[in-house]
Amino acid sequence: MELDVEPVARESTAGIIARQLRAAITTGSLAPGAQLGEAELANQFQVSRGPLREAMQRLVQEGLLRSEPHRGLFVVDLEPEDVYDLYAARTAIESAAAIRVIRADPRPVGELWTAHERMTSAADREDPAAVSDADLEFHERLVALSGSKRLARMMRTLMVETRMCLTALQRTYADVRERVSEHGAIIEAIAEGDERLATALLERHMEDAVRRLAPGTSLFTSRSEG
Amino acid sequence: MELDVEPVARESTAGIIARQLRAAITTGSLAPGAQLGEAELANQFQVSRGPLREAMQRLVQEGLLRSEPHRGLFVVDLEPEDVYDLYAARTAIESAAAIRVIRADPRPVGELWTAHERMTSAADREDPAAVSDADLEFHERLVALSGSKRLARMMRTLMVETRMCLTALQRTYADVRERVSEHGAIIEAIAEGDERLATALLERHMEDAVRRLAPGTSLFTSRSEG
DNA sequence: GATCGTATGATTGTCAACAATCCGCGGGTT
DNA sequence: AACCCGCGGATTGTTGACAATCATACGATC
Repeated sequence: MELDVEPVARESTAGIIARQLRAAITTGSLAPGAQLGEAELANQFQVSRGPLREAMQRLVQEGLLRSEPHRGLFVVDLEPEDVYDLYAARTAIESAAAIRVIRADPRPVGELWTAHERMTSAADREDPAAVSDADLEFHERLVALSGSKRLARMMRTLMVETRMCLTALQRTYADVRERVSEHGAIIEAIAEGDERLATALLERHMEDAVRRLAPGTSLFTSRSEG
Repeated sequence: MELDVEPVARESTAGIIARQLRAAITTGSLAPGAQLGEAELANQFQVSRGPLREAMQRLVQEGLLRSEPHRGLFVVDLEPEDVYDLYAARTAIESAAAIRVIRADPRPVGELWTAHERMTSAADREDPAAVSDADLEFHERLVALSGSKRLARMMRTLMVETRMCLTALQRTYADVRERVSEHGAIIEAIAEGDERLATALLERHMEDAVRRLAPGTSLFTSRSEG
């Protein structure tokens, strides 16, 4: 009697609320710098302040919320400095993921191409929002395919912050065609097992993104300049 | 009137408790798989269950605790699979950190040599515990020097897990001299600005660590074998 | 008029009691 | 003997109330 079922009731209330808070931050309905009033939010979620506070502590740990004791919890606002820190962190995670994908046997590049096609078709439809979604979906998929729990967990937080950047700066960044082709090149490098090329392309891809978001600042600027 | 002071009372109760819990897990006084009884712990910390639960949620988010709703919170137990996932994640973070250190101007390698000397002297004294401490201290310092908030936050969690591995497997791993020289080579590569070499050495260093901890398993094994 | 002090309202932090769920044990049945 | 059922204790989840702290507005003083 070997049922392949997954445990029921596997998520705590704090986990559910945390997920929704994360979503609210992603969409921008909780804007950067905004304070999270406990009473109000508790009412919206229809729970008391206890579970809500537990959920918020999770986001504090993630770095999505900033705690000012006896004052309140606030959505972090991303300084220019954070933008490239964020993309540097993504470079670290995604490069490592790419390497793991390359070294897997067989290489699961199929799903990458699938995500890529979604992005291409969104670009053809000239649907900027869908392009951005497919874009991020691709990067998330890459990390998921690495099979690493830890990389995946870190990536989830970084994705929220990335979306924060995009909505905060009101840019579903431009140059659609360029980004599509960059993704394609990355997948090809992965498919061919060229670790050096894949990581180099990823790094360039990130630098381009930073340039598009915050002109002038670059990834890997020395701290003495920044 | 420009005082360079830091805000007072900057840490919440949940943060303090979380830090102590992390320490307890690090030292092994909270062993892998152990359940965290809320009543008992609350008594030890002399707080009520509320703040304690908030602190525990932080560790859940970190992946240091596993939540089974209505049953309790448990310290994660690291499966063999987790050991190399952990070291793969560390490779990702530390390689990225090394690159950032290399690209900084000036390259802050002094602190790395300092940490390295501490490890050397501990090795000369033949003090295994001190060697392990200095070892991890070196890796933590490397990431700190990268100047990346996000890499640093991720690293903190990974360090706790690393110590869990060491104490769980009762190994302050052997081959002291080899590890010391590996660190030295890494610092030299960083000092000379050789990114390829530095990351390659770091990766080999991690693979050696995994081999020492869990013989047979290797970093970057394909999922079809594992 | 500016600054300091104070009162007041609102919000966060903490707690202890209540509700819900789980675990273990004993009794009963087949 | 094996299994099911249900009860009691223990633990977790949730709640509302209370204490402490913070922000704001108002008035007093120099």
